Amino acid sequence: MVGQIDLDKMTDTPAKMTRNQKQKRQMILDAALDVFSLDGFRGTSLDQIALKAGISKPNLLYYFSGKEEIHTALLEGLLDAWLAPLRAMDAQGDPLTEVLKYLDAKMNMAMSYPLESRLFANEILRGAPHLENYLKGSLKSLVEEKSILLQKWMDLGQLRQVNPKHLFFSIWAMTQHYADFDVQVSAILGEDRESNFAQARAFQATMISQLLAP
Amino acid sequence: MVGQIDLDKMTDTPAKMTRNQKQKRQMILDAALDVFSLDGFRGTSLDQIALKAGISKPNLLYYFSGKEEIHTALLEGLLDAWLAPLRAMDAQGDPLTEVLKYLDAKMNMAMSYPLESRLFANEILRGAPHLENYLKGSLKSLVEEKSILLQKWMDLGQLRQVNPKHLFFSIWAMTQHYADFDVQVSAILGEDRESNFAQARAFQATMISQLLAP
DNA sequence: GTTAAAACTGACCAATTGGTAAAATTGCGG
DNA sequence: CCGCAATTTTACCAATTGGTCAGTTTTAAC
Repeated sequence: MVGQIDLDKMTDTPAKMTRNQKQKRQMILDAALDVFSLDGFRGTSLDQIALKAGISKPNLLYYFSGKEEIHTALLEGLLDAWLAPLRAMDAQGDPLTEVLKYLDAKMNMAMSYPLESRLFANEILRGAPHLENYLKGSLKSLVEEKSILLQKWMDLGQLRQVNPKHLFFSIWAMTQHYADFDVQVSAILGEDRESNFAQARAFQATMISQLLAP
Repeated sequence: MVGQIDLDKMTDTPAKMTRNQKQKRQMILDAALDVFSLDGFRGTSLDQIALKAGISKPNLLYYFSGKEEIHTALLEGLLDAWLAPLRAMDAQGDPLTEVLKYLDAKMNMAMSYPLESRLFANEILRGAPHLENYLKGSLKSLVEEKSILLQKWMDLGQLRQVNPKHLFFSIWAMTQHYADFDVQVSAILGEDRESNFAQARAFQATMISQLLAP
């Protein structure tokens, strides 16, 4: 996964973690992602995670202090990756192209990291207690920064005037829908995921282009 | 709530339910909605629901046979309402107007029924075991029917050619985002929900109009 | 007023849950 | 090989969970 968890940052002890510890922790996190992305924080038990990871529950608790730490480790491991595509939006680039590149990057993520997307969605649905700082901190300030950029482009007549923040919400909503609501999309379109994503990309690119071309 | 649960359909006994029973069941369902919409099926306990409803757990179980019945009753109570706006799309109407009316109706629902939207989202995230028939049944066939209608309008040159199903997904995604991800939207825009929705409506109407006007 | 039905409750049950502690096992360095 | 550290496991704990049951209270019907 992009934004592979930097495990060094997550240990409380001054000791450096061994390679085995890193691997074991990652293995636990992978198992945890499977479960948290389905049933959310409260609906996930440590036994479920341990079973999926193929280790005992106390063994799992040897590497993580508890359920909270596992969950927040997962979330923290993805936040930078989530913000990276928006950060990459380049003030020197062609405006429409930059927005379409962002859209494309978000679709790449939805396609490649559906579980992470659902983990995030589950956390938002429960009111985001573990994401409070992120939402009001780095996400908010980055959205503000890029909204100003978009507004500048619009003021220069390089993009049609729209509300930049709502543009971002619509991009997030549309792209993550294919990850989060995959069972709905598949039920309606069938299970050829590649084809579904390809169609979605084409549709969305048209939509954004029609909206923003001046 | 639109689509107020028809309680008569949900009793196993041949006996007609009294007015008090109807009220009590509704009260339980209201409490349950609060909890299920936050923590999903597995993350919700009967004790939580009972506490919120202000009754004992066995009393709650006097009216419903168990957790499953409460959850499915809630979901079933909203499915018709969820489909109604799409059903209302009128083949005799002006195409763009009909699509915009649908968009408007979906935003009305997102604004008025955020908990129901989150209940639905939670169920989808866990793979929708309680929505399987709905997704592959009435939803799928209605989407098929209305996609054919949209395609006909497009073939007549009354709307721009786009993929109708992906248009529906984008409308669902964008509108429900304001309900499902409300904590994110509020963190970024502030907590004036009416204003946020008003801006969103304007933005989306522009987006859909730009996309579909031939 | 009496009786039966409906509604409600406290106590209880087996299983599950997040976790702890001690014992056992494995790995590593000298 | 030995001693110690790291890792894993078994056993256990108090609390929670979805539910059951019997007793009590309230309501409805006559």
